[in-house]
Amino acid sequence: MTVHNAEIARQFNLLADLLEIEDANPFRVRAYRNAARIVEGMAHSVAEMVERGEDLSEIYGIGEDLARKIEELVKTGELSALQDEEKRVPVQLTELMRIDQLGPRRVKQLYRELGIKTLADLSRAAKAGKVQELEGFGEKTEAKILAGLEQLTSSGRRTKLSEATEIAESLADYLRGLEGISKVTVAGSYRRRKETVGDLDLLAVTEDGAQVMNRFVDYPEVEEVVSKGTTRSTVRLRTGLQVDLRLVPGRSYGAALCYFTGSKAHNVEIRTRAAQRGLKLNEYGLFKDNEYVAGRTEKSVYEQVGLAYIEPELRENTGEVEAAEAGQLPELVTMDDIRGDLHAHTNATDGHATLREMARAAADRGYEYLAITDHSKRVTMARGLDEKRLRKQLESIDALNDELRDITLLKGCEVDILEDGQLDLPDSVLEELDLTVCSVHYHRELSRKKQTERIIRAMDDPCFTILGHPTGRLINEREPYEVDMEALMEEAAERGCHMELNAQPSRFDLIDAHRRMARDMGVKVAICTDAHSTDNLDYMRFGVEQARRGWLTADDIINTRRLPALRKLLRRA
DNA sequence: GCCGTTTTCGGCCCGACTGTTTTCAGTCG
Repeated sequence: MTVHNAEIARQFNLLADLLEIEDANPFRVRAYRNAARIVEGMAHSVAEMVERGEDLSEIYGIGEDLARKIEELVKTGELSALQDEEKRVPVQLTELMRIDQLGPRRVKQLYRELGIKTLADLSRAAKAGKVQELEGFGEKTEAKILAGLEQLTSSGRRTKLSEATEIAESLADYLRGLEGISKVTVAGSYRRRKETVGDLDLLAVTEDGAQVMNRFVDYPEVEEVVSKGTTRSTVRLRTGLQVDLRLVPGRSYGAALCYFTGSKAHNVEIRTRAAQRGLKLNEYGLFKDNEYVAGRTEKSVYEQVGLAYIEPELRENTGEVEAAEAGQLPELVTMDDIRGDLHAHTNATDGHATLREMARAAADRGYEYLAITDHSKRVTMARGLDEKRLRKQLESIDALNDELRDITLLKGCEVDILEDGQLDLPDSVLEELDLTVCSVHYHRELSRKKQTERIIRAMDDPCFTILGHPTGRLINEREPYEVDMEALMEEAAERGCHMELNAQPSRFDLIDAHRRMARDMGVKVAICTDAHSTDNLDYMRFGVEQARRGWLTADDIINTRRLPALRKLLRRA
């Protein structure tokens, strides 16, 4: 049995919750949460590191004690510190903390004084008016708790980046249209381009806070005003998404942008650096003895603490601060670097547009090439192509390439990787293609070992070019299948195979933790939209953003190459 | 519980808003 990084993180976070309710040293709590975040973000399996006898305490943020606890968890599947804590504090109480307005202190008080353990207990007590009688609580708090209970059961899940983008852009446009406001930016995890966002943090410059806040809460999509002040307000939109608007004067804009972009761990790191230099950093600026030093731009803030500017996508405290100090930040890939798309479908299978429409749409986006990669026959739901139909499509592509001057269509296929690792079409036809995107669609349930062997076997086929959506996860819907990604990377590097970073907003796969791994292991990445319509080609933007989160440069991405150079990379040695 | 140009003890980021408070605790980001 393998204990996954996510499981280690879950248990540490749970322990942190329980310790908080117990009123433990807040810095100790932070250490657990910090460790959970570190482990979750690691590309390598911590369990395997333990098996190899590596010293986990060498990881920054994990000391002797936590290293021992991880070891215990990996070897026994259990964490005795957590079990001890569960004897002292009912574990259900951590559920209560998910409710807005309820933190560790109030949860503890509810438990001690009213015996409330579960959401159901809480609902009953609040409806009976028992909660407002407690010291420190009141009528309004009780009402908010009831509203929070309602909210928790109705939504609860994080919003996908693509959905958040539509909502955020309309709202930002609305605010930009208001009088007396300038520079509206959506900060937070949205600006870091995390795959999902919990809420939206908007930041704007204004001299007339009261007026702007009045208009903000008037935004037609606002369902509820959670709080309202002259510098900060919070609303909940009809979609359930919570939005914070923070107003600052112009000279504080950069400092506030740093602060509200986060991540929290990154901020702590930057503020600590500031403190070491005798400076104080808050959302209003960088100060020396209460004297304003910098803050109008983010760049000025980073400069004053001795760092190069750090792109928002990197601000996760996973080494970017050290890299900025050493002048070794990567030059991240941009949309301008992208010269084509290598994974797209047509109406020959489950796409909506014709070959010609897809070609036209790609040319309109300034691309040099577009690979047509319809499904292979095993994917019957999509009416996958057999050998005969694929050959027919290849003829159409030849004809279209003869006709079109401004774009080249590449011949491809999204080939299903069968259960035994064979490719779904014979090499005799695959050899005629420029590339294949080989993907797992069925038998996701195989063991980690078998799944890994299956995919490596597929890579043995000389016609295998790119591994499509390498983990098969769907955000908020489906977990990744079990696979040893490190082994896959190693084999891919050896064979000259590439990894897809699928830009579909539900996929973003390679997932976050594996992108830097690809780079570190010398595997090139193809950012592909997996477009099923002409509009879908615009997902490229999201794919590039996700690549940036993985520290990837133009050189790490194959579809930044001109066509001749790309062709060389597509050919297996 | 972690960490070290404050170096094995004693720090650990900082401020806004709300509600129940007579001066502040709790929560959130």
